[in-house]
Amino acid sequence: MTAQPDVATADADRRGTPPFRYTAALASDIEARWQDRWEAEQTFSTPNPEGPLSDGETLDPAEKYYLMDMFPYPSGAGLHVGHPLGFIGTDVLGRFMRMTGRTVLHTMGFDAFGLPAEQYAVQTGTHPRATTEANIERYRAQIRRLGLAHDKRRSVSTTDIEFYRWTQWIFLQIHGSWFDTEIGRARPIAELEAEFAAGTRSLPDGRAWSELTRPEQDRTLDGYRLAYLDDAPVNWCPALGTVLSNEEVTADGRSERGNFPVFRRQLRQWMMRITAYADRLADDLDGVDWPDSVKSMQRNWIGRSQGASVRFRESVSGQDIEVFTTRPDTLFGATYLVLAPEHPLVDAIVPSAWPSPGGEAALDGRWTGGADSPTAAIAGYRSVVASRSDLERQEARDKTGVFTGAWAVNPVNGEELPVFVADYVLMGYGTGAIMAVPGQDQRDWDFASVFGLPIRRTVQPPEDFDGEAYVGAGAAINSANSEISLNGLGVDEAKAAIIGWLAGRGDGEAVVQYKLRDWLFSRQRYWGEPFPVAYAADGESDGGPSIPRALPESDLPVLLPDVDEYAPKTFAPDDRDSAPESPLARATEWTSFSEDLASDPERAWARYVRETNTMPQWAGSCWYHLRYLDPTNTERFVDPDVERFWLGPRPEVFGPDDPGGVDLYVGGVEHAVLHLLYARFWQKVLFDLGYVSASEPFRRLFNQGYIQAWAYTDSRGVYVPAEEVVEEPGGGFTWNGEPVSREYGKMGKSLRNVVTPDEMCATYGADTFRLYEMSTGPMEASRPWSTRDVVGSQRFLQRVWRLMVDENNGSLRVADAGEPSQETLRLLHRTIDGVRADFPAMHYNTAAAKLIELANHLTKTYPEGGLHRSVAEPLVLMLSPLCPHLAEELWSMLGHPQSLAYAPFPVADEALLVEESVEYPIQVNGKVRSRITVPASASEDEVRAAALAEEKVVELLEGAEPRKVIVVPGRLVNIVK
RNA sequence: GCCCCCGUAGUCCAACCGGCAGAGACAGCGGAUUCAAAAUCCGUCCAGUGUGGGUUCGAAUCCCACCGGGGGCACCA
Repeated sequence: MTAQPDVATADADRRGTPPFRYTAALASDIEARWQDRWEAEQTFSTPNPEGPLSDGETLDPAEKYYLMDMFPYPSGAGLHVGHPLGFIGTDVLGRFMRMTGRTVLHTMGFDAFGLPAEQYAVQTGTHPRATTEANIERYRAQIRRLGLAHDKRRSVSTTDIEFYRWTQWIFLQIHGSWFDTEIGRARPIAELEAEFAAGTRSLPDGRAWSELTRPEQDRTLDGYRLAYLDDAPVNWCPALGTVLSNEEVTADGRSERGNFPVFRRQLRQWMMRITAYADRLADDLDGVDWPDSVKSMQRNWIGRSQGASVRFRESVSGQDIEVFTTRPDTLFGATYLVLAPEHPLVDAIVPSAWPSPGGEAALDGRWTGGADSPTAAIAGYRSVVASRSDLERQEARDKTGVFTGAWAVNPVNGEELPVFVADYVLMGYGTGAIMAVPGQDQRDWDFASVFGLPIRRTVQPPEDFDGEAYVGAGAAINSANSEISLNGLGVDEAKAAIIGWLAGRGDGEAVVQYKLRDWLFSRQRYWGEPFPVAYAADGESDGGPSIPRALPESDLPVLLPDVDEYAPKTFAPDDRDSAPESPLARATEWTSFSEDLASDPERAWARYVRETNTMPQWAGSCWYHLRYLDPTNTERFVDPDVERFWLGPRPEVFGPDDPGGVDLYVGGVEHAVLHLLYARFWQKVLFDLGYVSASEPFRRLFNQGYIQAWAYTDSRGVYVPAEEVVEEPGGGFTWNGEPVSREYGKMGKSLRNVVTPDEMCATYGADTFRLYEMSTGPMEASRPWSTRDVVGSQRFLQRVWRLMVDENNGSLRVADAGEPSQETLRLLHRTIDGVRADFPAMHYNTAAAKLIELANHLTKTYPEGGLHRSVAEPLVLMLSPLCPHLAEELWSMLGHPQSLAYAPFPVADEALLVEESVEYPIQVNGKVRSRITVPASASEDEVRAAALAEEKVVELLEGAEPRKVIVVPGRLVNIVK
């Protein structure tokens, strides 16, 4: 095969370049042909060990490699040059792995449910499916143009009916399970029901199972399920018309998408009991090969803290106030209690009148807020708190609060402590109540200062300590009663001692708290997976809240109905009292149906109404790594043997605690908490239920960097097209002669700095674009895009092409006879040795540099052509992961009819890596003063002798004996005078 | 405020376990080619590693402090 002259000649006529130069036109021609051929020959179809995707060959599990990118959301804007960075990186690795004998599974699907298509539907009436599928087609074309070696048979979209059918099925499994805290894993809910029925497990209220009515039984079981309905405080976003998960709300209380206000509201919503897995999600991070930053973000989000629960008895009402503290060792320093304003116990303990002045000192005006009664004070304070947004509450760190009029007894010393409400205590964490120890907690110190409360140190600060609250380590002081003394103990010892004492009296116990909340799993949207759930149309027989009934598997998939109006009802962004209304609720034909639900024999062929919420966008991405493995399976979401082959633990390679999972998962760090935490949770449920063998979805995670870009604004602050901006010789930038200012950030339409891979492929070809992206830095580094630098990669590929192909007639310039020089051979093998290490480490920038170095050497060595085949072929093979089309073309021209995709990657000849002689720099007192060249075989003593005999060294030593001579073999000699 | 990551030529980046600061690319400069230009090719200049200490025979690399940039968390008891 030779290059196609027609394209090249046309190019030559126009540009005056040789007809067979490696130009964008020639590259595009080569690339299109190889992309067609790979597709026609199914070059990158990866066999399964069995099933429909098997090719009948036996696969060696030791050689499998499952490589995955975080799949994209197919937006209407298409890809810009930043998006494919990770995709190309994984492709290079996959291609290298294939050439070293690995069976590589690599494909790409689409995370295709989501808001933009729905919002577009709201504006235009276009069905979200139409928009989504058009966008996916666009993405597929863009990705194909890059020459990525994907198994296209395995590509799935979360919106495919055959995909979301199994998303619904997994939901049913989660709904049909409960978490057995005794063994720390999920079990089928039927086993719990059987234990209740048999009496082997007692009900929380002590009644017998048979005494319960059917609705009572169902509600009891629902209280255990991993997917459950709850009237819980949720994040309600009126502007979006939907509720959001905690993870989707920013720290300043707004929606991550759209930045709208979010309000806390009590609403009945689907929840996932991810908190049951808090410990395993935290502990199992030790067993995965992930970046420390992501692990720490997840640990932080789970927020496990060890502490104690302590009960303080309220003096008048006799109510126990339970507080959570991580510092039970400071209990003797507690001088007041604080309840969150929303704490349910507040109303129970508030007396009708302020405590009589006879018994107490006259109440401080700061305590009462000037109110006549505690009830009025609390009502007043609550309304102030409620009127403040989360953001205001967060910004104003001044401590506010009010005395409840109640007093509670400290169990360690019988002291009566005043009980306050204050908004610095959050209802959502711990018990919503704290014991305040101003001496050891700065927040309590601040509050105590405002309200004139006593401060007592119970940990001895260092002598030079001049701060307020002391939170460091130290010996306990002022901490003793008639039964126990903590004085002199360190913090940890004191904690253990006091917890033991409290537990013995029944006043407290050790407790673990988590910041992690259950996952809010329903959204009031159209474009999402419908829940496979329905409710009795005529309500429950006991008149209680509706009981959700899982639909049988035979009802799956529950298809999204067509609707006239895609939008949920939205409201003014600050309309906190509005209530969600899902678009599916209006599809009355769809919502109402009759069925014989086996789960409820009393209601055969009753009328039901469907759940009208849909699942959040995260659902599909929780398990797509499983569907890639077995995308055509109609019986199961994944075949167990196929799953075990690709994802199963491999203790022989990764150690006895290997959880299994995808061998390498590459994506941006923005998914550190949301997607990765949810996917781990689903994986663990499926693992517990025995459907998968891997207890973690992603054994190794790698965060690629981002490609960012310069953007320019004119004097009015308006963005100007970045590609038209010119850099002035004296510094500064102008657009149409006007000075503009430069800023650095994301690539985006609004910043007018988007560069697309399509443009780059048209101007330079896909191989040049790939090489450029890979050579500008290591995979993990973020870096700026610079179109003008791309030409460097193209020049290199032109040199490689010119080394092997005559630019004037397209003929091969490679010599079959003769031998390359020793120098060339040594460089070749050094290059092989280097890139063999660089590719698997994803150091593509240094691999490219080594290949460029080799090509530059060869260009000088063979100015008239005649490059030896024994050098040309390894060079082509080494280049192929980065620039597969060009490499395939050259490989073919070199006489190989087969694709090089599975050709063996060159192996370095060790003998050629050893130099015959070594040049040693000689340092005197750490400064290089001279050099010697000795045979590589020289011993350390011989090197030392040669160094000391060197002319300049003798001169510098002036006859003195050196104090020390350090010889670093192969490196240098350092002489200390 | 706390935690994590990163600071090397004009720019993007190399430098393995502490051992000659430079592999590669862009830009710049000089040259070849050209009527000229573009394209291409050849050659070449450029920093002592953010700052200050310390350890060491020797520090970009290890330790401490500070400065700058990026990210995460944040009234979580």
